[in-house]
Amino acid sequence: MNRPSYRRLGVDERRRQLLERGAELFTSHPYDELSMSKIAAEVGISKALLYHYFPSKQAYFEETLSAWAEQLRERTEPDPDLPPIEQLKGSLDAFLALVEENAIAYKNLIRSAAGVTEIRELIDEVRLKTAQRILEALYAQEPPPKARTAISGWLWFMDGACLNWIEHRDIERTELRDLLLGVLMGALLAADAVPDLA
Amino acid sequence: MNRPSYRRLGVDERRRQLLERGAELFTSHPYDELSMSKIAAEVGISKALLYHYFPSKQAYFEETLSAWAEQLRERTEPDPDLPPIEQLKGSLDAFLALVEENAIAYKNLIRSAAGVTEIRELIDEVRLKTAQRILEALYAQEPPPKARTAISGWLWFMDGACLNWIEHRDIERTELRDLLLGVLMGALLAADAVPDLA
DNA sequence: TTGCTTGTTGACCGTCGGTTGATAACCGTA
DNA sequence: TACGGTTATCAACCGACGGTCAACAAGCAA
Repeated sequence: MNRPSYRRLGVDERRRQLLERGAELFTSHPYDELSMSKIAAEVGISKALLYHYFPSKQAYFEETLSAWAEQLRERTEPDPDLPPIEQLKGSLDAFLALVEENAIAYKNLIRSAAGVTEIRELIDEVRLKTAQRILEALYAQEPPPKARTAISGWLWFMDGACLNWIEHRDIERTELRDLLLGVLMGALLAADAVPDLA
Repeated sequence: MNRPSYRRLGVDERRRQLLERGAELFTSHPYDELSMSKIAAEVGISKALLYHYFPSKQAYFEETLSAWAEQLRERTEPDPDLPPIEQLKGSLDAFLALVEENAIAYKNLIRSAAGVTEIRELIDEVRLKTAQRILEALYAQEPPPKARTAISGWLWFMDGACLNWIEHRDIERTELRDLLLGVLMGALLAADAVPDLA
């Protein structure tokens, strides 16, 4: 008689669909311009169902981007057999490639997603871990305050430069990579904290 | 008979009060944690009156900070009689002093910046103008792309380093200033774009 | 056909930024 | 002292947000 008024999917299938569509939407629109209602409408379900599968908008966002984060972690993992400088160079290349591939997503991420406390903490954590990775590679012991400040600033430099790069697209990726490397060295030099690299 | 249920102030007086209290509130709390209702309650008026004096929350916020912005502009205005390097040094000193004096406000500003569109645009504009000012001082013509990217990144570096500085407070202001100067030079060097300064 | 499981929904809540028409405080005047 | 006009002020409202909940119905097993 009556056709069903909605299609009933298995939990796994629905979940997969929501993560997939969510990734598409969240990477192509700023976080705060996407309401849960809009997402639900876009997918063709009710908002309540979204909240049945994810406890909050933030959590949904996080899960949605977890695949992306995993890729970031993997691809920027340095080759331990190489000398420190080369490790850094490789990681930077990988990072910039990822940014270039996902320019819009990166832009939206930096520009808007960080405003949500939990997400910002996530990004801060990535930055902090990256800083630690670099500092550990460069120093045996506790790094001096100026070096720590310099590295912290440099990571911000990276985001700023990447945004500018994406915006204008008038320099090569390798140029940007060398710029970033050079600035890092310059920063450590200016911090009177150039470690032994040779 | 009946005591008046509210006090009626002159436009100028009320306006001054709202700007004053607004400045206090906006510099001591993150932007998105302050609702217009809360502000109104805090001041002891209705929300509608707030909107009678200011067209929007953003505009209110901006006007509230305009005195601060004016101070920033004035105090960082370089002395044109000095050589470029000294101009920059002076501006940096002034900027860092201002940040140190208003550490909490600065922190709130930068932190809310990521997520709140209005603030982000405000800061982006300041960044852009500052970058232009620096580039104009350094180059006669249109700056090369790499230099532009480097400057843009450096401004982000500054914010990141300032936040780290405020957070830890374990280096001197002059040290940070020299670090920033050194990094700027390093960045321009890495961008193959060191201008004539001597 | 019935009944059970559970995926799914419409209606609701409090709060947000923002709007509007009525109200009442204050001042000039008589 | 009373009154009338100006306008500073407010209560009530709006649509949209993130989030919640009891109830419905799709699909399978009997």
